[in-house]
Amino acid sequence: MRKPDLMGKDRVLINNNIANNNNKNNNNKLRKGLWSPEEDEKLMSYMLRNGQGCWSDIARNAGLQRCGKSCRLRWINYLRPDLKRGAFSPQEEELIIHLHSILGNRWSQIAARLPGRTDNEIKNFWNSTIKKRLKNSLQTHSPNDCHDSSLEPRVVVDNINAMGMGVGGSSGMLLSMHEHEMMNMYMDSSSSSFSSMNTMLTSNHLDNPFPLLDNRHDQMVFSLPNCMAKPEMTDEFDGRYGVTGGGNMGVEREISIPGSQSNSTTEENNGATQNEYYTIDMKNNNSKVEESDNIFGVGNHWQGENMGIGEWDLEGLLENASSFPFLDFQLQ
DNA sequence: AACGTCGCCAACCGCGTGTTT
DNA sequence: TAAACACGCGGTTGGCGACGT
Repeated sequence: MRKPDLMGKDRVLINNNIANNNNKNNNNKLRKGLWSPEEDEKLMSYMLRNGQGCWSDIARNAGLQRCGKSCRLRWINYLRPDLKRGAFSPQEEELIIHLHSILGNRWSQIAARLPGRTDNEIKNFWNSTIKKRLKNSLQTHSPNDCHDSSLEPRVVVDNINAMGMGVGGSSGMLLSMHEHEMMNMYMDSSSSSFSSMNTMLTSNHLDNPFPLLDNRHDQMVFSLPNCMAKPEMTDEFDGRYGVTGGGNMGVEREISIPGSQSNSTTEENNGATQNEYYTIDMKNNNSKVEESDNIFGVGNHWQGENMGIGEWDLEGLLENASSFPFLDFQLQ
């Protein structure tokens, strides 16, 4: 790709602060920019000889005028012997799409499940190739701004899990939504699926609001089973925040929370419309399950443990990735 | 041939978190 | 306990080659 720029003046950082911190005894010039073959060779041979350690020490001991951070990046993204070079296979591509639907932009976690691939590589691949491909795919099948729900494209989400919920759910659900909202959800590189979902579902879009969520206070609150069970969110939405029993379809729901009993209920509550809301703290990455009749009563009734998103049954889900239905864009 | 535009991707930056002093 | 340091992550930038005009 890019040829190393060996001597470009603008690529040599003279930064006394960094130099004072990282290179007290040596010179105070830290190179930036592309790595030369000589630098690669130095770092490679040092790493193979001594293994990983403190990166600033590595930078110094290997005789590199680089900061440790730069060395670490170069090693991880380029020099590591176990790296797989070359184009992504279709299988890898599918896996990336699938994992992204679960994990969002957590590239390092996605990379951890793709041997020989780096987070940077996957991130670049997603932002350039996959994103564009999905976009083209949707645009190809998109009628012009047609808001008749019977004519507009529908997106089949084979499983709630594919939407990053990490919750076992009914399969083959049909969600009717405008394509650009789906696009926002899956292609907003600046946000994870969660935040994209948040954006989409809290949108004040006049022609298709999804007022099922409350993202005030950096929280995302949603009634999973009810909103998801609705086959036609747009058409059936009753216009209020915190839709409750309206979506009662008797759908069994199961929320898997590590360290607690699996919570499986049905919507047959003798007429009661008590809902189980799932709350994600968008700022602190916390999630909880709460029961409330009033979705605005955020945080009133704690039912579940406070835990990070990463502590969901995500690992289990990912381990079973092979049985996971891929996100499937289909037209009907 | 010259110029402009676009896409890819290596590398940087800022921030959060964990560890050490 | 706080400060300093190291590491890792995700977002962003900018250079280069390819391609179009």
